Amino acid sequence: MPTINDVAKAAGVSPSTVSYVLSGRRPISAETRARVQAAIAELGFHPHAGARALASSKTNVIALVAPLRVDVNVPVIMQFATAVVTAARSYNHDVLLLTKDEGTAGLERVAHSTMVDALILMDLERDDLRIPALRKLKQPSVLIGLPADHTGIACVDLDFGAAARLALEHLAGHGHRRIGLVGPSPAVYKRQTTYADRFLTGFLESSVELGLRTVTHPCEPGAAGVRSALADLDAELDGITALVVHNEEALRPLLDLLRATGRRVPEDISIVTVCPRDVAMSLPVNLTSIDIPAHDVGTLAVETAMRLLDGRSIEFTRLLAPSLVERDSCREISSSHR
Amino acid sequence: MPTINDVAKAAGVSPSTVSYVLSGRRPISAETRARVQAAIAELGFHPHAGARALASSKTNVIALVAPLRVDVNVPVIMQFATAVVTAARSYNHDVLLLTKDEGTAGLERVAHSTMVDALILMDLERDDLRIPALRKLKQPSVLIGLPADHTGIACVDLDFGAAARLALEHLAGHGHRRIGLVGPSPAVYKRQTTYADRFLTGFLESSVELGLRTVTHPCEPGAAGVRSALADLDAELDGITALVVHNEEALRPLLDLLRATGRRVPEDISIVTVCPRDVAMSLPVNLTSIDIPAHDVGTLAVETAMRLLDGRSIEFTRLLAPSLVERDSCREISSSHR
DNA sequence: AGCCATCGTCGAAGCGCTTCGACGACTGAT
DNA sequence: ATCAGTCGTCGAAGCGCTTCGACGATGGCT
Repeated sequence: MPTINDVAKAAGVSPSTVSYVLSGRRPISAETRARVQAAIAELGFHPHAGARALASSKTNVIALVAPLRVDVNVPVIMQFATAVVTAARSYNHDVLLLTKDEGTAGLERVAHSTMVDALILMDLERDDLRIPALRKLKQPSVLIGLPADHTGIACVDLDFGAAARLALEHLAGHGHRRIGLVGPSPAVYKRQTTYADRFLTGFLESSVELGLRTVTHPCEPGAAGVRSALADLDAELDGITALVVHNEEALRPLLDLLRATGRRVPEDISIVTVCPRDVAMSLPVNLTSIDIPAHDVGTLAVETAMRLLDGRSIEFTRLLAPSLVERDSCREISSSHR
Repeated sequence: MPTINDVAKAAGVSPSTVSYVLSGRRPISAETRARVQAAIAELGFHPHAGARALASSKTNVIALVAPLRVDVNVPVIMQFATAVVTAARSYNHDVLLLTKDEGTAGLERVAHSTMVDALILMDLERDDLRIPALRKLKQPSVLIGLPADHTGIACVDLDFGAAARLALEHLAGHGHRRIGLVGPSPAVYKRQTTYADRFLTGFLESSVELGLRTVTHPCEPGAAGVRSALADLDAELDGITALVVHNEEALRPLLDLLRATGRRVPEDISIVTVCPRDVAMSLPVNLTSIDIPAHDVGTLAVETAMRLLDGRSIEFTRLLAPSLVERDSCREISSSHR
């Protein structure tokens, strides 16, 4: 491996000049720069990352803390990760992958040992224990999610509250007045994963404001979970004409169940769901859905981290506006039926 | 951030002594060690990763190159990643996540700039362009997959050839003589992803050896793909009593289609599939399956990398024996029907 | 008693880079 | 003609750690 000294000798300049060519932090004459670049190319020189980090106290690496248990939204997690890695590379950064289960210790380890310049975390809980730990780090962090006390920490996410409202507005606009929410599994609520709460709150508030009759229920995974959730919804409010589904897993068994019980979508019951676009479109009925823009959120998280790193101003809370795409699962209720 | 010098002063020893306490490379008296450790704990000292890498030429980081396109086997990819990260941490290493689409350049970048000690790649193709590049790196690499020319590079994977054989043996043992293979999508074959080839080859060889009548067909994603694949199989060989499915995506639509066309599983047609355990068990019929042991493979890949790093001997090719779990999708054909 | 090994510790060099201050050579304004 | 300022480059210091050689102190041998 050639070093910066080798390059300097080959180009007939001092090492510092090579460094300045690389960083552009001082003016270098065009000819010198050309000679240096030629030498770099010829020798195949790549600066030693450790030496660089040591001298400059920047690693050009960001940490991504992902919930790697084989869990619910695997595809969504994956989309976040993809977006983060891709975006990071576009800023000439790499990504160190940590698992959520290392908890606070993992964050401190990589931060204190100066392995990363910034951290991006996903799957935050309402009162996430990691938040106080993050505040003590010298590296900035960006959260994908919106925990309770996030003052001073950058947060990025879909606006799940607005998403719930949007779903209800859409249904209300189509004449629906009695609507059920099929929520995430109780485990998700129990963890107080932030998006679940925000969606539920938005749902309840909006249904009051829009004057709707609504009921909500979490939904255990599997066909049995769906069956019991739906039974409960029906029991608590009869004449339900539409469902909002905030539970990817439940979609398939729910559609199966509705078909099996002779309730046609959308003729007998309408559905609006919140999930990644591709999921909504890979089911027997093309579902009207609000997209989870994992790619945008991941990219935005990285951008925010980069702004933080070079001291530019940021908005600490960025909630992306939801957008609803109409497909085939939602029908207009004629006024005679209202 | 305290440095090793601060610790040395606090403990009343020289910096090198602290280093030896940390590394254990030289004997240190119990009392000195205790004092040093106390100082470390009190100051909250964490060695600077870059400085360490510079001085020792070890980073304690391994690269994981994953196909991050939102692609077919997302859950499997995720399981590999989880296993690799977890295993790496157990060896006190971290994981730098690269995307496959950076290609050769990405590998060279992280290797030449000494960001990682070793590389683990997944989703290898038959004549993967990255292999020659890997050979030139000073860091060792471990492949999850088995490309054509892998001499001198460690490879780890499920033995897909044996898996195909196992599936056929199981079906043959239950009296099936006419069997169709629902393969991966044509795109996977076209990429020459190594597991697809190996499974197909094993399938063809074993069906000859076992004296079976078999037909094989790739299967495009989606319900339409499944319909046409099944139609083709039926057209090419009538009286098919069993299917081997090497295509996770196809399982659900396949089961739907069979049900819709009145072919009961397993009464009318038996199925053996190759996929992660949880997929096989989350469908309307609990499928007899050969597990893709992503966790084991990932862990083994890391172990192999570690052995490589500290110069221990390894087996360059490790193909894990498949194991079949009987569930409810495979029935005995009575001899009268044979 | 004398010698060699081993133990436990220290000091210094060096890993490869960045960055600061310095300095000569120009340039343009006065 | 002179001075300030900028340009382009160099040298040296230093980032925080590991590691090698050295060295006194012990302890077990003969």
